[in-house]
Amino acid sequence: MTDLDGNHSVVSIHALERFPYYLNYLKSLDKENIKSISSPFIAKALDLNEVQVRKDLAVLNSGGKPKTGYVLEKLITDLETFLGYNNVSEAVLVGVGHLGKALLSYKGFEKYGLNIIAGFDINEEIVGTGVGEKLILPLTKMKNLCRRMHIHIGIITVPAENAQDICNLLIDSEIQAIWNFSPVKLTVPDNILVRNENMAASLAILSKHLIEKTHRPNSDNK
Amino acid sequence: MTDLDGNHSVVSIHALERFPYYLNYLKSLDKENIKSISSPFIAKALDLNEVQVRKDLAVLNSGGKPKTGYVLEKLITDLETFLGYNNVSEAVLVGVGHLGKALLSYKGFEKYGLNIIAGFDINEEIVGTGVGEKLILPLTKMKNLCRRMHIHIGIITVPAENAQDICNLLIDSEIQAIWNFSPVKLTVPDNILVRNENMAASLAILSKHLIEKTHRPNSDNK
DNA sequence: TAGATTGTTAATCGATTAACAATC
DNA sequence: TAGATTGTTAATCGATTAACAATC
Repeated sequence: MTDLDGNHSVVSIHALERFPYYLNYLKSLDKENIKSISSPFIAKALDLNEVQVRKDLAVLNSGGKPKTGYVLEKLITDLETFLGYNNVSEAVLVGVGHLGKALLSYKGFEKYGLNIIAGFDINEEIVGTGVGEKLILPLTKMKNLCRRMHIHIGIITVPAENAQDICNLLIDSEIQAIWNFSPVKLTVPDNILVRNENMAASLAILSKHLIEKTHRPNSDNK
Repeated sequence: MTDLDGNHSVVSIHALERFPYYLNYLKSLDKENIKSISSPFIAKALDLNEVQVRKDLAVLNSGGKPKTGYVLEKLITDLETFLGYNNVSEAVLVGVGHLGKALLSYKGFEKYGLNIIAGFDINEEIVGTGVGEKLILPLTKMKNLCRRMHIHIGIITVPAENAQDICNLLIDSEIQAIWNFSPVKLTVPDNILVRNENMAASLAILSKHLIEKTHRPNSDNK
């Protein structure tokens, strides 16, 4: 996997993965009119180590104070800025099957700063139709559109067999980051970031848990 | 997060996450009529360390041989068995919004051994209708149905505010594993496994990458 | 002030990788 | 046999956690 920024990024991927949980939790506190919060409190709520929380939050420079903790509102703003939710990024999606359609019509991405501007597919029967408010365009138009509109994110929801080809096409379209929903290890140049949404792994982990539970019944009932 | 099986599971989550990539790659080789494969070869293709590959595959007891490597077909079968793709697990999904609808209609889960049998929602307007071939039922019927049918997996696609309540309801319905698509750290008993599909984190990571690229242009162009 | 809390340095833990003997 | 490859033990690396001085 490509490193986040080559060298001096101080935030690990693991830390970055925790940030949305912090943000979501802090927002829920904000609704209850709480003004400040301490790291042990956050740690307790999210089942983390309090030092880890402080270390994570330290990168935001939100300046916690001994005795009182962090100012909730500042922490929320800083997290949103840091995570880039304030910048809107535009993306294209390739592969308008069931999953592709789902992501195209999902409104939830907007609040995280992602705007999918169109879907692309080779299937001529669906080209020209729309999903939600998003248009489905032929794959042949992708390169031109991405370059012209300076789109930087590509979402891959094609079958495994075609994933690498589509990936290459996206890179040729000057995409800089790829969100990959296929269970394929993509080969990309160093400067392209790939984030794998490994649903197959998730299912495997769930399934494994159930198998082990069935085979060794009651072994972990307290 | 709940440990996979409490104590003597030898496979780490990280290793488990790599398995779907092995499986997918090996299947692509199988199509090309290749009969056996070595760990250095797999490592090269998936950009991993060869020792890591051997260590991962060792848990399958597929018995690689010096000089020739592993028998491809056996490796594939063993991986599928290990990952539980041969067991079909049944699941219910709660929260039939855009994302929920998408997952309900997605056919891709079947080949990973997951069968979503129905969707549940509180919105009376959509209750009674269907998505794909899946029925949408009122939340009030969930507990009874899950218990009667011995459903073991619950998928959460409700908004963050409701995620914990739904989680509690699922546990009360005797669900044993939860696939959580909300950006919420769920609180569950030790024997319940939660797998978070952290889309918010993925977006944050993509976004962060783009921001850093913009701010320090050409710093990582080779 | 006394005590809670931060931020940082050092120790620990777990996972990855290197080294190597065994073996086909 | 010679060489490629496995499987395992030891070293390294990175992330988490514990210990603690600084501070409000």
